[in-house]
Amino acid sequence: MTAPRRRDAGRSRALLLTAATDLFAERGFDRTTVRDIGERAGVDPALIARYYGGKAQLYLAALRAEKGEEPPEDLLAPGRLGGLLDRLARRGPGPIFQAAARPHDDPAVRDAARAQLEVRLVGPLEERFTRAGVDRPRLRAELAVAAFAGVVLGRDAGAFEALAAADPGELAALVTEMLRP
Amino acid sequence: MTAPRRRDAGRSRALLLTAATDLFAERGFDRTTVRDIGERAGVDPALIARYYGGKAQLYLAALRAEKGEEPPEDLLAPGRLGGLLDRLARRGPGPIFQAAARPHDDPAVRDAARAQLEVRLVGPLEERFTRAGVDRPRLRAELAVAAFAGVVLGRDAGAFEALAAADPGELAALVTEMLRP
DNA sequence: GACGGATGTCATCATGCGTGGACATCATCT
DNA sequence: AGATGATGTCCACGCATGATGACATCCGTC
Repeated sequence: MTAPRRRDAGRSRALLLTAATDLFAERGFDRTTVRDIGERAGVDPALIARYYGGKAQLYLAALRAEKGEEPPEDLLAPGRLGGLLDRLARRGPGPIFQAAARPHDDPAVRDAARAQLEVRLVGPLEERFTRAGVDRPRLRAELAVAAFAGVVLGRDAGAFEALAAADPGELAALVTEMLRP
Repeated sequence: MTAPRRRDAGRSRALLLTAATDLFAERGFDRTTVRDIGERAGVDPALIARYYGGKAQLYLAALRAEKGEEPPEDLLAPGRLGGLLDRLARRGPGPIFQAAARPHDDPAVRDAARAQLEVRLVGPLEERFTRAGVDRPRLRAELAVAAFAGVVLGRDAGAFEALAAADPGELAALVTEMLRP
């Protein structure tokens, strides 16, 4: 059997990636420092530059890694909204929703976040609306996703007391009702 | 007639305040620097500390100054949504909506923003819902405001192409339909 | 016109950030 | 065992930001 190597670049890379994923989801890109990431990962922050090329590229890697985590079912599929709300309440709003509300400085980062938003949320919803024969499916899909992002972010921001305290099931029902065209 | 005084503390204060109001509305608190404010105002940034006590307190002053600008009519009052969307498209999302999506570090700043959100948006809407006999008026009001904030911010963030390009009238109609319980 | 407070200007400090490089330590191969 | 590349540690730089205080300049008053 292979004894656990005390030095393992792959392991360090992975630790940095998961720590970064968590912190970016909780606090967003700007409010997360490479020193924070290193501390949570138990890895020297300088290795971020070495292994990923910098903070921005680590962010991109985290974004892509989250990709396959859940099949891109659309927001109005049964149960999807509740599950998403539940997960986001535990893990924080995540990079994608934050990107929906505030543009990034770095163009590469901004474009990547936009692409994720498209693939995971807007696209599927537009497809549903199109299938249902709804008028202006694209606009309605973007509108719904933006509104949902507002709910998710607002819930986390602490500015809405009742929203944060609401029962997840009831909230999911209300949001579904609101988003349905 | 009074010759324009070359040195006028009141004028400098006012210039700083309006410049800060604009910049905070456009970029938010974090991405606005005191040097930016000073440059736009044509006033030395050091005077921010002198006249307001610091950047955070200038932000508070800007928040309070915006207060009486519009009577707190609720979001679903006829014409209100369209007017608001129009104004926000020109001036940027403003500090209040940004605070709805992202909490501030400074507790004083955060509380002030929350108070504004309550007085100007959530409170009036809750009152309307209560009058209409809607179930869970508080929760529904917070939900609607959060969703609307998402739309406003998303429109400005550049992540939603169709949303940003949508005709204001049509958008207002769609949002009204979405927000109505 | 001289005084003193008000107002403006400038240099500088303290802090936190991302990044890079020098150096140390480990693991593997011969 | 020794050589060599991989991996980890640490320090320090450069930069941006908010804040502060010393100094200069203006203006109303006597």
